[in-house]
Amino acid sequence: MLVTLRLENQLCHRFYLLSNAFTRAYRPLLEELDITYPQYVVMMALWEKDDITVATLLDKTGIDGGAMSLMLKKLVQKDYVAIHKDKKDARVKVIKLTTKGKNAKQAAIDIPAQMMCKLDGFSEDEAKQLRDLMDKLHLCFD
Amino acid sequence: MLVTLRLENQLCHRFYLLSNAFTRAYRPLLEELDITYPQYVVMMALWEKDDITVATLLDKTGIDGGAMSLMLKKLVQKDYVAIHKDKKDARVKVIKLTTKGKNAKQAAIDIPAQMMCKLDGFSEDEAKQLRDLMDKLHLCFD
DNA sequence: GCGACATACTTTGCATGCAAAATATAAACA
DNA sequence: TGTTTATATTTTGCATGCAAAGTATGTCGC
Repeated sequence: MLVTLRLENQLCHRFYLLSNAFTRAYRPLLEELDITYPQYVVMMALWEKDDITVATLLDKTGIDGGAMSLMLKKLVQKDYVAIHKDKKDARVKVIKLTTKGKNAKQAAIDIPAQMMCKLDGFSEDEAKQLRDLMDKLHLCFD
Repeated sequence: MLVTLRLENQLCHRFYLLSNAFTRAYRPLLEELDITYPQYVVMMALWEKDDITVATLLDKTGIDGGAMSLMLKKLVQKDYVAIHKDKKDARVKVIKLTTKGKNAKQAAIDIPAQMMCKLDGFSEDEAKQLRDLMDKLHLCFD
């Protein structure tokens, strides 16, 4: 199996390009909510289930711990979330959506469909193949 | 076609996770060269063909222009590249590999194979499917 | 109950990525 | 030629991502 140094042959560069492309593509869709793509990931995780610890949020989102600390502060400033201390364990912080944070889900509900529109020409079947392959690849990184 | 807000259903989040995972996985392989993953992308592009303009390099790598300016300065500091002014057009800068930069290719030649080793369990066939699907998806972002 | 070790988060320093503004220089055009 | 417009690259301000160090608090074992 030939493995060359050519950029064109590498999976990593494609991930690099597409990950950045998604972040840029989301920006206009998230402008109304005044949040960045990583912040949107945090909000999605919380819309699925809030009242969770920082550690759980890190686990679900795969976001860097240091970045999460800052992002949560900003989401508090924007009044999307509130940070509470766990009564049983003083080390633990629990993140909850505020009323504004919960309501924001309605404003965001159409975002996935809008993104799909941008991906015109990419079928649902292909998307599923891609998801499956990426999930398998992801298992290699542990 | 149902499109939900769940993190688990989104392609974008998988790209986010895998792109970051690759960057982390490359770090130890690039330690010897003392470069970051984006810098490695620049070097790969130059190993394929150097003596090219900044604009061409931006086009081949898909790296942000602002970041490229800083990265090239750092690669100059590391004595991997040299920046020359184009004689015909004073706006243009041409990037060339230094002797050290050219020689570094030999030290890097095994990196792709080492990365493939980390991806144990992911077949060449699956990698090709993934590349093809990603290339198709990339066409949606223009 | 105290000290060593483990956890949960936060902070820090460096390197991008993004968008927009700023520079410098060319090319086009009246 | 002087002016407008386009192009090439850099700079700037903000938001991560990464690794490592730091802080505070729990838990364990003797």
